Amino acid sequence: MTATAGLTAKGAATRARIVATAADLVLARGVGGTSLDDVRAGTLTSKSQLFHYFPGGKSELVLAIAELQMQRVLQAQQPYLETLDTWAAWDGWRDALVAYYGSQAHWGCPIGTLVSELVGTDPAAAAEVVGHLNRWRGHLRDGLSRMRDGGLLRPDADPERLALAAFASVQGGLLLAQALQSIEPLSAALDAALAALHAAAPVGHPGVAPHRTISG
Amino acid sequence: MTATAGLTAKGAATRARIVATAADLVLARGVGGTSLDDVRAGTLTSKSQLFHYFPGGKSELVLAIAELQMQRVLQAQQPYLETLDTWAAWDGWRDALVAYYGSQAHWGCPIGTLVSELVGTDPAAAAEVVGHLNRWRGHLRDGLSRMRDGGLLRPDADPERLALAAFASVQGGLLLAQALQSIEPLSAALDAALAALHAAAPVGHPGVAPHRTISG
DNA sequence: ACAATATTGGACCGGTCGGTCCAGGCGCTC
DNA sequence: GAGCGCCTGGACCGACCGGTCCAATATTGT
Repeated sequence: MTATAGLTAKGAATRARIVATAADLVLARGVGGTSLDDVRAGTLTSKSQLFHYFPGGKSELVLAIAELQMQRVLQAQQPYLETLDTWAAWDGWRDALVAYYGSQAHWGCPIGTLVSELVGTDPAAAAEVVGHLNRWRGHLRDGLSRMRDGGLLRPDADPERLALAAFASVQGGLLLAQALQSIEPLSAALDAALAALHAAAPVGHPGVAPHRTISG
Repeated sequence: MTATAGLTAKGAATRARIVATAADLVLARGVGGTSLDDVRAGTLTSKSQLFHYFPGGKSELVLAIAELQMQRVLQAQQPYLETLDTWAAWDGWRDALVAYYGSQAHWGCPIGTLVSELVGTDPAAAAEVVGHLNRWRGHLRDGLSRMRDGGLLRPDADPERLALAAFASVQGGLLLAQALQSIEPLSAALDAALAALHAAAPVGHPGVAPHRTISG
């Protein structure tokens, strides 16, 4: 579904190079802090190429960046994300996220920081990025739904609300990771999110004890 | 400690008016999306006044905005924030936060969104805003420390880490609130954060059951 | 080989941005 | 009431930014 129609292999490669480089720049300096000239310089291209591959201008480029980052982050959560219906899967998911973001030079969610910047300046683009966020969040909710149906969560547990909370921990953890320049906030936030999930397990059936939460 | 030296009452009022209006604009459109001309138009002032009251230019204005928003949000958490050493106080704190942000037209943490935008474009300003964040977070940690000393948390609980997680829930909840245009994410995130805190209580002494977490 | 199409380079433009400058108005003090 | 320092208005500037345009070059299909 990516806009790669009518592109030769060379063209597609150039387009990919532009998106990848621009993604790094935006991650480091934000959308507003990254000019098209910066992208041009960083990719050894010319202004016309930017508008050739992204006729919609900066907005379209930002959208492509969001799509790329979304692919990356979803990839990093495989195979746990699709099967978040056991406690073990959630543990694996947690570790995969910490490992992925811990391996990067910059922190801050490439998607989350985007929305807070686009809302109010580019609502159309923001809406599309929010769609990505919802897709991600949907995986969490679906897993929790299956856990509830399978008796791993109490019948009155609300998968939608629990997923919202867990996802908020991810986003907040990454925001603080960016602020404090450390992976620790994400790690702590995820541990707490899992502890909150365990608290929604049936009494006397609490799964594995989330001991990681309380002792650093 | 605010830079109000050598200001007439009239001057101080003008300065305050500028900061208040600029704060709203920045909250709605972000730092990059708010120009000094926007501020000028919104305050019925002139360019020279902006630089008269904020010789450091936009950076200094942003810092003043951050300070104002910090005062506001701390004020909204009174009196719970200073005495977060009982479960009741945490419940009150949760409700105060939801009430405060629910009453606003725009969501998104006025401080949190600032750092993600300033990191990478204005590191000096970002550092100062992070200082505000740490001050806020410190209150949570101090409360948890006292709870542990008082036996309300297990001796091996880590107040620093727990505070980090709870604060991440606040920030993440607000980020999602901004994205989804609803207060629900903040509410869900805070409930989960409290559930995680309860999970660090001594066994057989779990305080009040965090029933709000699982059923919406 | 040759035409159609994809790709590239870079000059150029209008608008906007943060920031400077100076001249005049206002209110306080002695 | 006269001087002095805070306050205000707005023209102005250089830099930068997103975006357009056109000409030139490579690549592909036949």
